[in-house]
Amino acid sequence: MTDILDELEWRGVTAQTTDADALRKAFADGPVTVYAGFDPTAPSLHMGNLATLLILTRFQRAGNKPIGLVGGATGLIGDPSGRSTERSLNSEDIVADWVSRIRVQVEKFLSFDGPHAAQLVSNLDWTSEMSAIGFLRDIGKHFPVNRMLARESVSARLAGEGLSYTEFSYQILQANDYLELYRRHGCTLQVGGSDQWGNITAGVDLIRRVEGAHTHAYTGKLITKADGTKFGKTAGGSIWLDPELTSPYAFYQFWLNSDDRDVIRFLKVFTFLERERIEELETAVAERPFAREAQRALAEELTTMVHGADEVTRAIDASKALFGQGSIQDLDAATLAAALAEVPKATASLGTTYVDLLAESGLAKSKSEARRAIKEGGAYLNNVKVTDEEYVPTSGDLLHGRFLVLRRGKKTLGGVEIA
RNA sequence: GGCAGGUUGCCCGAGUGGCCAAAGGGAGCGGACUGUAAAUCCGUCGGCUAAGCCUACCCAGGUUCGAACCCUGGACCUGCCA
Repeated sequence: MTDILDELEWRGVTAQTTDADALRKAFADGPVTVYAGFDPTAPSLHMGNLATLLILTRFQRAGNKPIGLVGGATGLIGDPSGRSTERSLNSEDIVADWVSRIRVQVEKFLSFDGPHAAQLVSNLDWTSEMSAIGFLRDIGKHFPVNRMLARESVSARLAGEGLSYTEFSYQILQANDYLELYRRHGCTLQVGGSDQWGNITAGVDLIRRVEGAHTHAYTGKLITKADGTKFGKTAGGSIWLDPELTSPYAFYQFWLNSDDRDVIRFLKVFTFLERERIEELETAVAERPFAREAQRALAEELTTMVHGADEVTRAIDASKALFGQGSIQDLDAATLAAALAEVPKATASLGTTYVDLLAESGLAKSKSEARRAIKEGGAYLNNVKVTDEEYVPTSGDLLHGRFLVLRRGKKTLGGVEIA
């Protein structure tokens, strides 16, 4: 088995670690218990979380014991890292709901069998029962305020609009999590995104002070895009793991549309494809970029990993159907219905204007925008350009008696089912 | 605490009584070109029952035939002095 740290290095995943030699030795000496935490700041994990989660998975595959921590407690407090403004607090009910949803997502990426079985914990378990006095005496005493102030996440905020005592305390809670996991499970490595470095090392420091033990920190690089825009977002918003928030089709399309300059890096970071295969794809990008083999592999691998093989087949079939060369009229009813299920859809009655359909399906934000789309020649009905702003689809336009395929521009598709 | 300046559309930023739904840039969107890529060029970019109407230039009042622009009060931000 190749060394996991070398592997991560080759994949371009590693941002920073504590003493690399000590860490390497720890891995050589046997299974390391490693944890990564995910705060419920939304109902679902996003692509940044996925990158971290995959690092944890890679550590497990390399023979170590992973712990997935869901931040039932820290999610109630709010991490100031990487944010210029104070978070607004979410209600306990909402956070509890998000915790349960995120648990399920984390679970999918870890194996709970065998000698390196994963565990799933919530920091609410030990944080909620902590008393204020206990917290201040047992934990707080080990945190020099000058050190806390010096951390990037805090100093950046102090230079700006400041932060509440609540968020200021966040690093203590996360440090305490690490300490708890060290005590309960012998956890000696914490993994996180590069913005978590300060919080992780706060834990390393705490464990050293309290237990006199040496533990490790590992952070993964922030994923960037060659065009400089933020990774993990599209015009429609963030890409989520939850299929309710980002359909498998949209998820597949997101990766399929990766820039040539990014696709190899993404393959390394987000897939388990082996080195030879990725190098093969790298050659493919260089020699026949138009074939987009790397993009296809990336989209297929990830959609399989996140949504399963069935969903991949559906996403690919839908993509082929909707983007295919053949006439859309030739698609059989089942394929068409399946394809449209993957795409934003509206239900309407016959007699609704095309403009209203575009707006209702969400392909245009307003009727004005819908009219503009027609004027600009970027609006299609069943893959035929619509030029009449007043057009009202008739029964003759219906596919299989009930469907209409709307398209905005080259690749934004929507469906209408006539009720 | 004193003095000066600022707050404009998704973001940056011009405008200082009518010609302002508001210059310019960025993002976004559409088109050409392509490979459902990038770059480039062109167009577009508040809403609507659409040659008209409505909403909009921090908030609330006021002056005026007419206000983003003038006046009064308020909120927030910035620089200088202390």
